[in-house]
Amino acid sequence: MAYWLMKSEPDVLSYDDVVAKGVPEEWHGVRNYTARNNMRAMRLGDEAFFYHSNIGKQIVGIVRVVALAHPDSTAEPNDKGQVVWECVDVAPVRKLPKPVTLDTIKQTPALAGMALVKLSRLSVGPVTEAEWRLILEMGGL
DNA sequence: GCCAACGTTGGC
DNA sequence: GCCAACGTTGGC
Repeated sequence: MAYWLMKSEPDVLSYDDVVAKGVPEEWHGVRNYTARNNMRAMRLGDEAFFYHSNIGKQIVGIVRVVALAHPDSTAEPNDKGQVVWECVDVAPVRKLPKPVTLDTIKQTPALAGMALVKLSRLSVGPVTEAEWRLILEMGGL
C-alpha cells in the first residue's frame, strides 16, 4: 500500500465538491508525464492526501484509489491517434479535522523534504509512510 | 542531440 | 500580478 498527494485548485474542484458529488472522481486533466506515471503506479486501495493549491495551500482530506489508471476522457488523441494521458478514479475517505498547511509542512523538519515542497509543480506525487503518519497526526487523526 | 525560447504551474 | 522553477518545443 502506497501513499500519494494529489493537488487540486479548490475553485475548480475542492474536497467538499468531491464529497458532494457522491460518485468516484476521475482525476482528469493531468498533462505531465511524471504525474501520469505516478498515477499508473497507483494500486486499488492506495490512499492520497487531497491538497488545495493556490487557495488555502493545505492538505484538507484523504481520498482512496478506486479505479486503476485508464485513458483520460478529456484528453485528445495525438497525431498517432493515441491518448497518452491517463488518470485514476478516487473516492473520498475523510476530511482532516485540522488541515495541514504548506507553511506548516515547510516549517516541520521531518516534512520539509516532501515531494510537495521539493517538486512544487508536480501535481501528483509520492508521500512516504513516515510523512503520511505524521501528517495524519498533525491533522488531528 | 543541444539549447534557447516559450508556456505553465503555483507560491508569494 | 510577478516571477522562479521546470517541462516542452523547435531550430540548428
